[in-house]
Amino acid sequence: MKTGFKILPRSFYLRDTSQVAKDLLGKILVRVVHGQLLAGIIVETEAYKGIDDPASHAFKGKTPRTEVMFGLVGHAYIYFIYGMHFNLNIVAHEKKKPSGGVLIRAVEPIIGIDIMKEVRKVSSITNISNGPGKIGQAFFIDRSLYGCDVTHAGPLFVAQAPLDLACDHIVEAPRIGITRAQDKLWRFYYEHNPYVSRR
DNA sequence: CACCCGATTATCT
DNA sequence: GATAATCGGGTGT
Repeated sequence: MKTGFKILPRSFYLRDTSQVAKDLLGKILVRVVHGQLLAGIIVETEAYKGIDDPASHAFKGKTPRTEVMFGLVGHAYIYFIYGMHFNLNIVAHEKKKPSGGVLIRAVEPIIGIDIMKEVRKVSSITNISNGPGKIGQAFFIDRSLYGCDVTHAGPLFVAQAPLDLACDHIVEAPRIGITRAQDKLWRFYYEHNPYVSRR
């Protein structure tokens, strides 16, 4: 498949999970499904630091559910939550750490907007993917993508932005929806960005 | 705008 | 049996 995107290499994900979470802001999330191209700019992420982090699904060690979190970085960790939502993470951690991942919390839609509006049943572009469960629906994320390698062209990957968006100010805040380790400022998002969730 | 709550199921206790 | 890295619709201010 030829998409023209410059895909981020695996080495990008073999770094501190918080650093990767910050650096993923401004990058492009790309999904190819049903012969359609869907893409958006990542504008909000959260870092989950595996066995070092009580809020991480990997905190209590490897289970069938969290298996990919302990595998090679640059793969998708997808989980089903609240009986209805699929959330997307990308495995990322330092070489010396066994696990860790970045939750993709919000995306600014750029390609396939009409399709995503339709599947989401919304009219406002800012309501398409401003939340992890909404991304799951808009980007057709499901179990079939569990463990998907996002460092190669395929059904799901992450690419470098065509323009430098690094000038936007990044806010560091407590993570959303967790009960433990609420003191950690491991949620990252672009300040004043209308596509960020819970503003 | 704030708060409350139901939906719906995998996972763990 | 309880909880969960959520969302959307309802009610009240």
